[in-house]
Amino acid sequence: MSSGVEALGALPSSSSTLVDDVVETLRAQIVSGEMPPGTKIRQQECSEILGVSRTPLREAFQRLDADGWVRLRARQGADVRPLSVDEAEGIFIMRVLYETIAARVSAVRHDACDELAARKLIALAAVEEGRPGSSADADDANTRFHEYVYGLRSERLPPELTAAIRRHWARAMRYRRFYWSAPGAAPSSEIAHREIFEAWVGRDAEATEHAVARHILIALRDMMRRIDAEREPSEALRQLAARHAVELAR
Amino acid sequence: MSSGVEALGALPSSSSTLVDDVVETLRAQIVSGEMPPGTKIRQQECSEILGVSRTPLREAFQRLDADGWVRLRARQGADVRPLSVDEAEGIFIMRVLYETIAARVSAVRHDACDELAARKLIALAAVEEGRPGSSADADDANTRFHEYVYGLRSERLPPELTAAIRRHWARAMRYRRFYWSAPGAAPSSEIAHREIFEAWVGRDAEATEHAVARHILIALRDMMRRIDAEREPSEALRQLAARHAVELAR
DNA sequence: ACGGCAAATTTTGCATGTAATAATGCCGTC
DNA sequence: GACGGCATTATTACATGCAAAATTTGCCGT
Repeated sequence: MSSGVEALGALPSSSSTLVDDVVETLRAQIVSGEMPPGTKIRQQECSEILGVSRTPLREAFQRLDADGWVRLRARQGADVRPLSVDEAEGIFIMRVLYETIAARVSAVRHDACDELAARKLIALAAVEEGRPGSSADADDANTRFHEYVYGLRSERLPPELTAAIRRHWARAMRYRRFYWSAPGAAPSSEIAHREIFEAWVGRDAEATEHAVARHILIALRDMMRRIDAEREPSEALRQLAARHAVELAR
Repeated sequence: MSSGVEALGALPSSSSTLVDDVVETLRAQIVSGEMPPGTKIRQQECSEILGVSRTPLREAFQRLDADGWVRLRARQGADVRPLSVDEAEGIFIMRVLYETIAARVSAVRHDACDELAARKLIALAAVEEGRPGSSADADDANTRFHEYVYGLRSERLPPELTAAIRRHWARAMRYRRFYWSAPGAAPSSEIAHREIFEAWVGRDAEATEHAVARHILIALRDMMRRIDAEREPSEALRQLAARHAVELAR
């Protein structure tokens, strides 16, 4: 930039490179809904707001596109990736693949410390869920509960799997926020969480997997019902349900 | 570039943007082994060879890094991502997650056309496998066989899953090439392929899944034995084996 | 001969400039 | 009043320039 403005606190601490900062900033704004789906991102405008030149911004776009946050079309620039039922299905299917195996590993290997943390968080999540308004705290407790059940901090999983879980969890969050924002409240996950937790505490690998898959698939089903009640689940979804003994129809 | 040289055929048809071309070119060179693991990629040199400026090249780096082809370290540039046993484990674990569900869907839904194609390719792969030298043809037949068994062209799977399968297949290819290049030949996959094919033709979802998982896990086990016989499989690997009734020890 | 330090060189990271392409608005015609 | 073609504007894609950082080289002392 020529002079002045100095990023107005838009960027976090200059950790290592500007590209990383920009990626993190934009990702956070997209997840939070601050930049709604479909928003066109203009290089000049965006670079001025962030206080960086267009070069690192464009590099950030490539990464954000690869991770599914923005959509980059040749000669038409970038926009915040729009939501769609198809994408929702894809994301939730991937989540089942990732999170079932993570939960399975963790079910067999978790220690007393994890158990204590998860137990606290399941209660916290239940309390926060009941409260009106501030869904941010509820989401946070929810996320941290799953972190422990999946053992994401344990270093026991391949880094690529951990990264994929985090990425898709955040991507799914966007759908959560959007589809349950109004007018009816989101359906409660408390029972599903208890189901997962019981199996996990009992170190029952199969039951934990199934409970996790059930949780995710039911959440997707509810979302899809709300958006488009007619829509048929894809074959991949059906097979995933079959694999984990989940009844989609209900 | 100032003038002349004109990319010397290094870049493919200028499809849409230079970034895409560069990504594709470098990816191909990395997969093929033309750029060996660990190769340092200098911006100036590389941009001159490819006949582009450093700007689109650097954008390509971001994408290649996100997809696991190069490693980008702040202020230390890019290198071809080195091979490691840990990464191999991670990649093959992801492959099991992806390819089992794809094969399951395809097992239930494939048509006579797919069956014919797969039947031809399994024979071709077997023939090529026997031949010495030219492993490129063998790899090709192999790849196309799996394409049909997984129904990658059928549009029945979520695009993200299809992309992930292709990406990890190619990433695994790098390990194949490297670890079976010399001196002993790679172990035959013909029996494993037949096993998969039989279950798939019979539309047996469970058996197909298990056969695919077995195929991938055994390939990984053989590779790991060759590299480091002492190494213990990770818990994720063990759980995956348990899920699909695969005996890792043997 | 070897190790540590500093100058020189290379290389990266970021900013800016420029041509080409897509989007926008205007006007005339039907 | 709606529609299509043309000029204008806005925006992207790429090249180049430059300063900071990292790497290499050369030198000196031990």
